[in-house]
Amino acid sequence: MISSWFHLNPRSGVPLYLQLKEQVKTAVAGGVLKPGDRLLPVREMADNLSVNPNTVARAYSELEREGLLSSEQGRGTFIRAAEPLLGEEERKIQVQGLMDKVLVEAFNLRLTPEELQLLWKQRLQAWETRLRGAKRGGW
Amino acid sequence: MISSWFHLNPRSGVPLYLQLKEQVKTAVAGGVLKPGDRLLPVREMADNLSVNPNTVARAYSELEREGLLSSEQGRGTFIRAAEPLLGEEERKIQVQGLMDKVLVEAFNLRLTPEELQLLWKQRLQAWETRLRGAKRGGW
DNA sequence: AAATATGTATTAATGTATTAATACAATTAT
DNA sequence: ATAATTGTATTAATACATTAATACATATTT
Repeated sequence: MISSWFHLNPRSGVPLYLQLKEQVKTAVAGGVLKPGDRLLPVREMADNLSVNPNTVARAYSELEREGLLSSEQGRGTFIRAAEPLLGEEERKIQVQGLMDKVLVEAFNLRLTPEELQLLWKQRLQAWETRLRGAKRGGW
Repeated sequence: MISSWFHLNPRSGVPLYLQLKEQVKTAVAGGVLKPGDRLLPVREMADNLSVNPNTVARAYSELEREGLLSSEQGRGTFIRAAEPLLGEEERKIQVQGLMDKVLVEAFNLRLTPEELQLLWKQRLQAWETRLRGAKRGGW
């Protein structure tokens, strides 16, 4: 059962709906959840995670607004297969903004460009590996 | 006057103290502010930004806790020159975490590893260029 | 020594975010 | 058709974050 991979920590300081959002996003980005896959119904997921159904509903609806999920009343909630909502250029700008934040943090931590470059290479490779594994149904 | 580069937007949704923190961090990472440089006193900075002195004090003290600034009662607040608070390994782990968040977002935006790699290269180069400029007193 | 400049601490006012309780709407299954 | 399943909307309770008001402590300057 897919949902059992999610678990929330009510004392982490991070809002429950955000924890769920991030876990879904990570699962999709990592290929654990694939386009067309169905998520548990809000109530079932809520039971599963021991939270109020609205908390799950909020996570789902925000992810839908972001283009990751597609919810249909009466039918269920699914991983969206269609094209991203944002255009190519906007998406790149968004990612660049995130990268710049990483760079600011990294330079303030006194990492050198060389160290940074090495770390990046490693992380990117780790994800590529994971993605290849997921395509073969690794999980 | 250094502080005039900062300006806050009270209606942006982002807390004032966070806006200031980020701007200081960006200035330091970009070489605009260098170790030993003095920031405006809390009251003066507050006047300048039209916020309560406590708001500035909070930004300063959090940045001090993070190792970026050094505040001394009666003397002022300065860009810290000493070694980072965290050890090499911890700093790398922190940066890796940030990189992973970028990767999750990017893959969910359907960027390919190749596109990602290109963007990264561009952003890193942009920062390296800026840093070289700052060392020659470019601003 | 006194005055000034500066960072720090305490408390309170206010707004916002988070979560929950509950009812509603649409689709599907019987 | 009816019941069951599922997502959606509204409202409210609560907690937390943000900012401000004010007083205090330490260093520097005169």
